[in-house]
Amino acid sequence: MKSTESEPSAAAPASNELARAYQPAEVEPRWYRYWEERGYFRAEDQSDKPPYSIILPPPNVTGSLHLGHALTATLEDILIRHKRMNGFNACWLPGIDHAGIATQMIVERELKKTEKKTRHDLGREEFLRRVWAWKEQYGGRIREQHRVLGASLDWSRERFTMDDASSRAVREAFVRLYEDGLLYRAERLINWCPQDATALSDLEVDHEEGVQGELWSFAYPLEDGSGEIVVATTRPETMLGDTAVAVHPEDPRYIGLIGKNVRHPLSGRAIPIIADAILVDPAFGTGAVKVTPAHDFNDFAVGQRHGLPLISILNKDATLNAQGGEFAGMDRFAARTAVKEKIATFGLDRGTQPHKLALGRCQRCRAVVEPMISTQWFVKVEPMAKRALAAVANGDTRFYPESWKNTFDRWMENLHDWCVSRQLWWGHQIPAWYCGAGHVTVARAAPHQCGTCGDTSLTQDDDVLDTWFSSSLWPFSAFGWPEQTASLSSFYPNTVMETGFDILTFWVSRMMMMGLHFMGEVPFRTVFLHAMVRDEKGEKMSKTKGNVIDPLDVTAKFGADALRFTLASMAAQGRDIKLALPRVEGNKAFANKIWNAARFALMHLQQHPLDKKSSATPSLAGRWILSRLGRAVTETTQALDDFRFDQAAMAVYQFVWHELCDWYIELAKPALYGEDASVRAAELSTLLTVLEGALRLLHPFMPFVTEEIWQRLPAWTRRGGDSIMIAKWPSASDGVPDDQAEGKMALVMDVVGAMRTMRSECGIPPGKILTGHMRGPAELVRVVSDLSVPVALLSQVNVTNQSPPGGLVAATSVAGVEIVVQLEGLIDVEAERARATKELARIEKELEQVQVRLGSASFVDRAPAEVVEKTRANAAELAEKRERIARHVKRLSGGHMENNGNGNFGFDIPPTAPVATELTGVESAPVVAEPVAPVAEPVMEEAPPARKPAHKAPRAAVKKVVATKPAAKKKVAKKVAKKAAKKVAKRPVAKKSAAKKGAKKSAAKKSAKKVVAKKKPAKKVARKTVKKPARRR
RNA sequence: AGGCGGGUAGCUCAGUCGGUAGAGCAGCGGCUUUACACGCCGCGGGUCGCAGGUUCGAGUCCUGUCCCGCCUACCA
Repeated sequence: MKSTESEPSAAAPASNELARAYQPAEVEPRWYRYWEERGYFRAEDQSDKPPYSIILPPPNVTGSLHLGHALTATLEDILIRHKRMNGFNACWLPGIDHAGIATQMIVERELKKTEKKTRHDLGREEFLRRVWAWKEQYGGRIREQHRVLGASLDWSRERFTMDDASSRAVREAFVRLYEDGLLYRAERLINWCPQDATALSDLEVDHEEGVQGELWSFAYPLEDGSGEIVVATTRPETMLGDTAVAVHPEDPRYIGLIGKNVRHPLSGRAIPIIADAILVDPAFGTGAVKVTPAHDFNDFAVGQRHGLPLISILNKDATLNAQGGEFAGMDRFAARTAVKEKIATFGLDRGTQPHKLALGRCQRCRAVVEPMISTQWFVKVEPMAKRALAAVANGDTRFYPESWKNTFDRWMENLHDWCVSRQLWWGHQIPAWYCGAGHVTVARAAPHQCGTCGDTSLTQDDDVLDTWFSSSLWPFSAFGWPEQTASLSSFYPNTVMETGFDILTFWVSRMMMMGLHFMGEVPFRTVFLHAMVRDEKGEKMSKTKGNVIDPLDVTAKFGADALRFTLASMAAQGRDIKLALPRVEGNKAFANKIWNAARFALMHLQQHPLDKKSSATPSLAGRWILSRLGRAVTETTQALDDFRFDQAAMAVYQFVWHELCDWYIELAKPALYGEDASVRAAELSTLLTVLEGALRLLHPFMPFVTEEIWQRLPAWTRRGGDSIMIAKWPSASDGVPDDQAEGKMALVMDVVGAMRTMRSECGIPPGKILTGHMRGPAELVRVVSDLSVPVALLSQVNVTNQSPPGGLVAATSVAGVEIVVQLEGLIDVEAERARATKELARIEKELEQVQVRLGSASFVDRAPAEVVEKTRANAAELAEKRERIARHVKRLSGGHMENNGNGNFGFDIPPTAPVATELTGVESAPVVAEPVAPVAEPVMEEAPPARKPAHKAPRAAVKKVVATKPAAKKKVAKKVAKKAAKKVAKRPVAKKSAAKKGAKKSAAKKSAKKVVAKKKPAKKVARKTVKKPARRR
């Protein structure tokens, strides 16, 4: 557009013409480069601006963008862009996680495939070199993918969890925890993955429910030969490690056996029969349990209680060790069968039965996890967990949605010590050294001698730390800890931690503990946990199911803006996000919508250049849309502050589409296309102003299309800014609250809506311009007639206050204004009579209900006066309505339909002198409204009764207006009527019928009627009534 | 088994303080209206899982119950 004053920006397309439809693929890549090159993503280490920090949950280096990442990136980018525009020193720190097991597995797999080697063939050093090489080559795809989404991450701060600084932080943390007595090495029963040959934390074990297995029973013969005791197990092979048989201390069947021994049929060992009330449920199985402390967590606890020996029967690859005797060397599953067969040969098999069990599987490789006795490093969590709980309890960190606090609390209250050592190569090697005597020396750097005995031949612990260990330090290590950096003091505690609820336990809880321990302060003020993204059927996306949606496919097809907006608008709290592509498509249409609104504005600007904001008072529509903008800003801002992304997105959507586009632009057209230059300039000025504000409001959600348009706006609307992403977040002052304009517009919208309904339902051809005759209090009439041209444009009905014609007319009334339209010859009298008769019946029924309520002393006495008053007003209105319709029906039935001037639907409309020519178009003089005989309508004060605008207009604002306008009272009552009618209709007495259906909607919602077109089926006819404007709450 | 979340229009979901349910999509009808057919206008569609209770009034609060999902712990 030549009229824009701005320099063509670097990122602007060569052409100034806007494509007829928005093309995200053409636009999006340009702007990301522009922003990044100009450094808009960068946060300052020190700033006068208040800090606002979020660390991106570091994606695995092996990862590529899935919808969970896309959701995370979208929500965090919305927060960050919002706060950045709002004057914060917004820091969004990207990072990548080394993902120990996952990465090592991938490289090992590749090694096997391409070179047929294992990591052991290469040796540790060479293998790690390969992993780093792999990391350099492939790890980081996700970085580019975040750019596609428009994520405004401060790439200058990007970190990797195994970079030097991170390694320093990990060593520092490890040493300090050790020194503080919060880290120890011990032999414990841990989860072991035989496939990956490493220990796992409790959290890394997935429990697969309902696996079909079998419960096998066998007999242990008593040592003294006096009998046997039958036990049941799902793991026969572990009997080789049995060191007791447990029964319930009060079980009469076994009470005499407690203290006796059984003879192990395979090993020949004597095994005690012990009593344990915790382990044994006498009602289950035989009531006797074999106890294998070295291979079962419950049994381990029993062993501790009773001082039982531990007999480990498995090697690290889950084959049986020497303790397995004749089964040594067999795989655990082969041994299972073999043991059963062997026992059977002794005649001790007591049968099997099908049994469902839960299997612990390795989160990474799905192998069945084996509880094993092993020496590992553990973090003692209890003291830290207590601090974390206290910090949450006193509000230092708050959870959104709040309910996650409970989950957090219960988790923290039941934490076991955290096994942090892993038998892997890829990761932070544990900074512990052992001397020949087995003493441990823990140090930040390789020590020269043993801290205990001075031995100089030291070897470092082979193991590495759990990946989550380094992640737990991320909120401060990513900002340079243990160095006291400026960014650390600026951005710690982080303002918000935003992540999926599934890693609350893995990550959030551990960051809380570590942050409090090392920084003395919570790691973040707020935790917002988002839901999981699922497919449209609610199924978890997985490669095996083949229902994975690749976000990049979506952005390629619909644009990143559309995907972002969809994710945000579906991110309602406490619910899974079921992503359906049609929704994304719909939001692409939304981008296109605002694009075209901009095209419209820029087209007019090109034709009539405007170099500064008009100083003229905006039109009524202009004042209205400015007021609505202000409300949209307030609503959106509040929603974002509450992490209600869905509400925020919908508030913007509603404003842009249904208010700005559907109403304001239409209402502005007469002025914009008109001949009056000053009127035109004022309207265009308003349009551009509102559009610019709307773009800023939408920007965090749809950064690309908003920037593209914004850059094309004239400099005076943008205050000369270089990018919308660093423009000021709109405030309420961007819109001018104007209750009066809103009230008047509500009336106009109602009138237009009523006319549209009438026209549509009477089947009046759209091209045919009708003349609507208004009647009502002068001020009300004037509001509409002043806008008669736009009203005509919106509804194709000219509005005059001429004398209503005689003959058959349709009439509708809204907000105290009645509009009568001549329909002689256009409709079917008989059909209208039938419809009106039904309507009359409905209203009478409705009125009856309300009167019953009012007749109840308990209601009148106990309900608030206000409610009672509303109900009374409603009753009065219903009564009035009933009279009108009754008269209308009477006339329709009476055959006095000739031009007697009274066939007008029961409205006694006195003839008034024609005071204006019929409006026929743009050049018509405004109608001067002539007050007519006052009906029982309230006189308008500030504004006419607000109501829900004919369609889709926001309710919130309307509600407010209502609350302050006495004139609204009567209308408010209608809502009560509507509800009452609904209730009536719901009663089982009234079976579904056309009449009842009609009653639900029309009697309640509609205050006036209109005539129906002929040839409509009766049932349908029954529902046709003019929309009652009184919908509001 | 315990904990948490959910069950509202055909679908996906809102619904704040208890005042008598509403968006998007889908559907139906109409529209070559000069920003947009990725559009415009109109319309239909609900026993708010079920049963009780509290209340003048319940989608909303209480009790019970049935389904679905997740988390945690699991019966060897």
